[in-house]
Amino acid sequence: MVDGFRVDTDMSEQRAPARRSRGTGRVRIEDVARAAEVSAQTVSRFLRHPDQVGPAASERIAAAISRVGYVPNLIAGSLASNRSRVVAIIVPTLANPVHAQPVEGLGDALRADGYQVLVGTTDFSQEVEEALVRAFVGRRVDGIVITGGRLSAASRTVLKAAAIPVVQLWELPRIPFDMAVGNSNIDIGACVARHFAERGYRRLAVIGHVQKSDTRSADRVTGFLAEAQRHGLPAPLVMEVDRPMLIRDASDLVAALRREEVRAVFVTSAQLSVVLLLNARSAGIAVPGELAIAGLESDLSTVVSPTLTAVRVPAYELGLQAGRLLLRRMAGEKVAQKRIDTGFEFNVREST
Amino acid sequence: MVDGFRVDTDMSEQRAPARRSRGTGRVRIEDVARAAEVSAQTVSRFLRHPDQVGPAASERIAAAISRVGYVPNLIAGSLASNRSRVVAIIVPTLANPVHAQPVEGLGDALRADGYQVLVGTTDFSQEVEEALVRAFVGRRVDGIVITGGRLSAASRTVLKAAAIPVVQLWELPRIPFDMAVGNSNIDIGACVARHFAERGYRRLAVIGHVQKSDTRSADRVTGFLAEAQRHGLPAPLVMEVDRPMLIRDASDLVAALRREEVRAVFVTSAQLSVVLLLNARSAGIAVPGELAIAGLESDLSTVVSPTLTAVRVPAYELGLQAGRLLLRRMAGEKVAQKRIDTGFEFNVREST
DNA sequence: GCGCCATTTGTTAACGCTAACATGTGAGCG
DNA sequence: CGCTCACATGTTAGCGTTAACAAATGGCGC
Repeated sequence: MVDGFRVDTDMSEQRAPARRSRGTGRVRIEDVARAAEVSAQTVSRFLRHPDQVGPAASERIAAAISRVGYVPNLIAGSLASNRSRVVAIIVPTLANPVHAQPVEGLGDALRADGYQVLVGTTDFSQEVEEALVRAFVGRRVDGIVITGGRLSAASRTVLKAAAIPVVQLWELPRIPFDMAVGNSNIDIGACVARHFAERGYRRLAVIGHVQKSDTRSADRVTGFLAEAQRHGLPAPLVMEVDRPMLIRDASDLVAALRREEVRAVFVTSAQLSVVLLLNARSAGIAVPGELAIAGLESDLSTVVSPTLTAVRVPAYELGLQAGRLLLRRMAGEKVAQKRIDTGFEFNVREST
Repeated sequence: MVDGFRVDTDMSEQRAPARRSRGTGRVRIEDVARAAEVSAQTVSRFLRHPDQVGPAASERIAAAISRVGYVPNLIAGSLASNRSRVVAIIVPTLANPVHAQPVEGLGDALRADGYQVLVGTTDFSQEVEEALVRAFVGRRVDGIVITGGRLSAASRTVLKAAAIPVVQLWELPRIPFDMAVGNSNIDIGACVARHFAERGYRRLAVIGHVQKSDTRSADRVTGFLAEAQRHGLPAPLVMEVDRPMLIRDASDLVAALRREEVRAVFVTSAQLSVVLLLNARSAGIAVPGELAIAGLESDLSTVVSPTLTAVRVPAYELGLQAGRLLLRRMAGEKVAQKRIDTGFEFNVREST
C-alpha cells in the first residue's frame, strides 16, 4: 500500500511539461484522495453519500480534507452530475419586504439540503424577466420560482425545454404553468367587504395601488366590489393610486372620501393604509366613528392609534412552501397538489 | 451545403449504443455548430467575443441558435473558463429593506455584464455565515459581498485561499480584509448630537437597537456620546431595545424619557423612531416642544406629523458601489481606493 | 510577386468532478 | 465448503464548454 502510494506520488511529481496547463492551482479532489490513500471516487462518495464509505477510509478522508484545506468545486460537480443544487427566484423588487421575504423563506427551506438561491429583480419589466429566465436556465438551476401568474410565451418555451420544476408565486392561475403558491386576492377583497357589511357600513370605497403588471391589487378590488354587491350595498367608490404615497396625495384622498360621504374604506396596500389613517386623524376625522379604515398588515398596524384592521399575507411562508414543493419535485417525487393556497389572516382592530 | 448538413444529421442519428450515455438530451453547442456549418469553437466565439467572428458565419450562427433553441450551458462554460460570472452576497435578513436593498443594487450593477447574484441570509449567525462562505467559494463565485466588518478566522482562511475579491458592507474597518463600502456610524451619531447641541437641547438621550453581532447601532451611540461630551453637555441617557418594538414598550420608553426630563432623543433605528414619535404624541407630549426626536429614515418619515428629522443611509447605493468595485477587480484592474465612504443624508424636519 | 501580418476558422486537450460499470472482500447459509 | 449477496472501493469515460495552439486566407507595402 505504502509503496503504491509512493509510486503515485512520484507520478504526480513528474508533472509532464505538456504545452498546456490550465489548472487553477487550487486543491482538487485528487489531492485529497492521494493524501488519504484512496481513490478520488471514494472521496466523492464520502462527500455525497457518506454511508457508502467505510469507517477507516472516512476517518482518513476527513483528516485529509481539513489538512489540505479542500473546498469541493461544485461547478465541476454540477456538470458531471447534471444537478446544480441552485434554485432561482425572480421578484419585482427587493425594496418591498413583501417581495423580499419569500426569497428568505425559499432560502430557509432549501439551505438544509445544500441548495443555494440565485435572485433576480425585474422592476416589473417583462423583458427583464425573460432575460432572467434564460440566464437562470443557462445556469442549469434545478428549479425556479417566479413572482406573478403571467409568463411570456418566450419564457414558457425556454422553461418547457429546460424541464425543471417551476413555482408561480402570489397568484393562483386556474391552470398553473407547473405549480403555484399564493392566495386568492379576490377572497381578500371579499373578506373585507363582508366585514364592512356586517358592521353595517353602507357607503364604501376601495383604494387600489396600481403597479405595472401586478394584478394583485386589482383582484382585491374585484373581490371587494363583488361582495359588496352581494350584500346589496351601493356600488363602492373606486380610486387608484399609482405611485408611492406622499402626504399631500393622502390629504386629497381624505378630502375626496369626506366629500363622497364614504363610511368605510379598504386600502389595498400596506403603506397607503397607514398613511391614510394618519392623515385622516390629523384632518380631524374620527376613525372609525366617521370613517372606518381597513388595510394591509405592516409593522405599524398595531402601533398607530387607532390600531389598524388589516389583512396579513404570509409572504415568508409563501417562499417556504415554494421551496418545499421544489424540493419534493427535485427529489423525483410527483406532486399532486399543484396549487397551494396559503390563505391570509384578517386582523380586526380598532380602525373598523 | 444541404448535403453536408444531411450527412451530419444522419451521423447524429447513429447514436452509438455505447454502454454509457450520460447526456442530458439538451441542445448543445455542437448541435448549433452543425446546423450553422461551423466549428463549435466558432459558435463559442460568436457568443463570447462576437467581434472575432466574420459576418457570414455570425449570421448563420445566429439563425441556427434560434432555430434549434440553444441555451448555452454556463456551468460547463464556467468550468472550462474558470469564471462563474456569479457573485454572492451575504446579508443578515431580507425582511429588513435596509439589508435587502444592497442586494438589489448589487444585481443592478452587475446585470449588464452578465453576472448573476447568489444570496444567503445568516439571521445574524456567525456559523451560518461561515457555512455560506464555504458554499459560495465552492461554487467558485467570482466575488463576494459580506455584510458587516467582522469576519471569522475560518472565513478569512477560505476567502484567502479562494483569492477572490471581497467587499465588506456597512462598516469601514481601518484595514479591510480586502475592500469595504459603508459609512461611518460614529459620524452619524456625532452629526445628530451636534444638531441637538446647536438647537440648544441639553438633556439628551439615545435609544439603541441591539441586534446580535450588529455593531452599527452601538457605533452610532458611541459617536453620539462623544460629540455630546465635546459640546460640554451632561452625559446623555442611554437606553437599549433588543426586540421588535411593541406599542407597550414604546409607552414605557416615553414614560422613562419624561421622568428623566429628556429634551431630545436620537433613536438609532427607523421603525423605532416612528413608533416613539407616534407614542409620544398620543401620550400628549409636544414634539418638538417638550421632546425633540431624531431617527432613521423610512417611508413614513415625511408622513407622520410632525415630520421626522432623520438620517438616511444609502442602502441601495452601497450595493451598487460594491458591485462596481467587484466589476473592476474581476476585470483585472487594481483598485487603489479600498474603502468607500458613501456618507449619509441628515434631513432636518419638524420633529427637532 | 513576395513576405508579413491581421483576421477568421479549426483542432485538441483540458476544466474537476461523478455516473456507470467492474472488482474485491467477507459474512451468512445450507 | 462453495455459493450467494451485500458492501466497500477502484477504473473508465464522459458532462459541455473554452484556452491554447495551429492553420488557412487575403490585403498591403515595396
